[in-house]
Amino acid sequence: MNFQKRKQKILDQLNVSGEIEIKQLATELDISEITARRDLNQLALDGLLYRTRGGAMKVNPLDKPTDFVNKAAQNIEAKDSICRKAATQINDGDIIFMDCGSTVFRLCQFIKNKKIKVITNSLPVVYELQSSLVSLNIIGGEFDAERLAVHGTIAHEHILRYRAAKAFLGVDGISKKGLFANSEKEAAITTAFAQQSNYTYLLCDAGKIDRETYLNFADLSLVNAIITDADVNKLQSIKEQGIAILLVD
Amino acid sequence: MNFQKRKQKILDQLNVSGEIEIKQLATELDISEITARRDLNQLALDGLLYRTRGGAMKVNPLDKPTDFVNKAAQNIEAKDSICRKAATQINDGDIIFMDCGSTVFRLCQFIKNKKIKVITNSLPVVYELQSSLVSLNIIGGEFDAERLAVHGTIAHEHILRYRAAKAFLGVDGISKKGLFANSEKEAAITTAFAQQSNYTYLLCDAGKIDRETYLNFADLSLVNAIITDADVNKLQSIKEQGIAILLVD
DNA sequence: TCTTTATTGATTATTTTTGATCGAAATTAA
DNA sequence: TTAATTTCGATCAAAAATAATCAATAAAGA
Repeated sequence: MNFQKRKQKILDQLNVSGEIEIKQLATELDISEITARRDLNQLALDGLLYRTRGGAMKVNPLDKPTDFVNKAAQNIEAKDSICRKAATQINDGDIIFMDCGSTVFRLCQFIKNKKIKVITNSLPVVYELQSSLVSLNIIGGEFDAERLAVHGTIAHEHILRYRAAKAFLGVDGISKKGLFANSEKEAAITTAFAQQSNYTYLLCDAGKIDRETYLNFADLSLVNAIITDADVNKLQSIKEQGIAILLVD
Repeated sequence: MNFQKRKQKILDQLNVSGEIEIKQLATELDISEITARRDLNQLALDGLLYRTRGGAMKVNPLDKPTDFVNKAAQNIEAKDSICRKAATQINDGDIIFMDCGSTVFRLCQFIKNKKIKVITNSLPVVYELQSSLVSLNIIGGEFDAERLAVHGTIAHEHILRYRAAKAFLGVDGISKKGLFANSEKEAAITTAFAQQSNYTYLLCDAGKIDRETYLNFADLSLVNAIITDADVNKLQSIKEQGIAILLVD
């Protein structure tokens, strides 16, 4: 049992139980206490654990589960059919914006083989398209670890320097009163993308319709079309305001 | 049983069990221990495994095997010790630049638990630090799928809007004539990072010293310090130009 | 065929790792 | 507060792994 293997075991246990003791470590790995101590010290030097008297503790107590992926996992079928429809609106040569919504993310799989340019602030979108035919452009700025996307002033300014034919965006809610978001940062990005594109598509599954959350950040006129799987009756009030409705097949 | 066949067997076993021991290898393949050792050393040079005392381990058992990491895997031990040294130069509260070099990438593991801000144009760095204590800032612009990093005019402008205490950068070569790169895009980014930081560290393993590749893009004075595992004698001409030399422990 | 080159193994010296001991420092108990 | 206990780090010696050197063998080319 060499140092590298022990190091792994130590970090494994720390990840599970959060702490470790010298004596227990020495018995478990069948090494002397001084060696156990040396191991912990070395790992502490690299900042991989926090050395305590008689043992060690985990440094980073909580690892964020990428709740984005979880969120993205909800209602996949509906989202996929929305995105399939959205993909028909995209032609080779297009330059498009994609924001960091979970529905928009599902669009990636349908455009991988298109010769287009995608401008996005979403890290998952970048990963998904990184080795595809799509040419990528990343919005820079502060990275929001919770949303896995770039936000902030610099990001906003950065978007204003680009111009795209189409934007594919998500929101947290939509009603005849307009568009709703859960955060101001996200709302600012969505607005910027919409303003800088010639035609803006809103991708929203049935659950988003008539849902009015925290922030009413824009009028319906910000977008040109809505792609949705919702019942056409529920969309009447939106349609009346001159927004095109694209229903999934 | 020639080297090629042994190499295959070694890598096979590593893929299955994740580790291998010299003694076991020698018995199993009916070769002497020194030959087994030589095999492992050679494979480690190519970055195909991580040499440990008494055996070897799979390259990055914890990390995802992206193409990039494989490239980064060359000379891991040297790069890791360089980065361990580099990490000692970083304190909580620091704002630092990190570019898209493969050595710089290895720095991530040593700074995951530091409370710092990292500004980078490298996607692997973002990926690695995305769920750490580090606060991230992404340089925006055109995404270069080959280097998995952001480059171009916008990226360059974006960097100029930031200011950091320290920059940790890589190059393709360094000699008394200055710094060398394999592409103009990369050179521009490196230069920008260096100019916008108060103190610039160059991380370069021994192979980079006195290597003069395609583009001589900057004078040595662009950087303040070099962190390297190279022999001190080879660094004399660099030291004479007033660059600080930090040798690995 | 002979020569050259590369590979392998044996031997030895060096380096690294490990464990034991002991005094110092920190923690706990009185 | 002091005393007892535990943990710690420094030092040193033993053990293991390694690198360096050289000779033997195998392979390749002239």
